[in-house]
Amino acid sequence: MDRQLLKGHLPVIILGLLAEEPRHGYAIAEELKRRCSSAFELGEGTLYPLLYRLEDKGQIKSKWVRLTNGKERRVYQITPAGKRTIAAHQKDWNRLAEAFRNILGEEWAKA
Amino acid sequence: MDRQLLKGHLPVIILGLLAEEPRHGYAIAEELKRRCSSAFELGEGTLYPLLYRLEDKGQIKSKWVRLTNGKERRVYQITPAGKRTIAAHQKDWNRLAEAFRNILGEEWAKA
DNA sequence: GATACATGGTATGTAATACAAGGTATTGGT
DNA sequence: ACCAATACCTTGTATTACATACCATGTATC
Repeated sequence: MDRQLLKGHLPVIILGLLAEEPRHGYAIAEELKRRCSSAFELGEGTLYPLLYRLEDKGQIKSKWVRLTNGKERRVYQITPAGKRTIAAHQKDWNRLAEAFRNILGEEWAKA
Repeated sequence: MDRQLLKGHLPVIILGLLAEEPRHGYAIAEELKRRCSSAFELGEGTLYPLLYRLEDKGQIKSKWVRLTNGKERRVYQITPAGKRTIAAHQKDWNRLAEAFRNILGEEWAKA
């Protein structure tokens, strides 16, 4: 699909995954592949910068977690601000959908 | 609303308006204001470059039309490729919506 | 000893939109 | 006759998100 369409929507997909439970980067990528591969997949070079941006904006926070085997990985979790962002996005989505219905007709975006 | 969300969707809004009937730039702007102002408005500096891009890609074509008063204005109309783009976008939109439902739950994006 | 997976990172480019400004021509009000 | 508003088109620069491609490291597996 046209990647341009993802702009602005992609962060919310990530936030949605983190709203379910805290996850580290690789787990996010895997989960995305499992659940959305038909729509899109993300390279690491897309995912990590995205996570940094989200953290910069305070919508997620991360901490390094030491595993039993001594390895570390970075686990992200959503913040209240992140949850508000999801809600706001939902509103925007509906406004967009309404604009499309206005212009392309009622039949549009039924399924 | 977050303008990032419009990326990739905006051209389709324009194409939709031109699918109704050929229009010149200003008329497009007016119609948009009338029908979508709650969602967004476009400055001319956003609209015209958008039209140029669409024409470059062959999704619309334009011609100068001389009015009775001797003035000229540029009228755009959609091409078959443009119509195909609308249809493709519709598919992408539904895929996106499905991804959100997958992740944010069935309740999402109902209206 | 090669290959794959798990996990995190950076650097650079591209393309869509935002914003700001400028320009001409007509119309209408005072 | 003048000013303001509206109709209409154009250009240039900045922002920003995402794509692409690449690197590093360790561990399991064949």
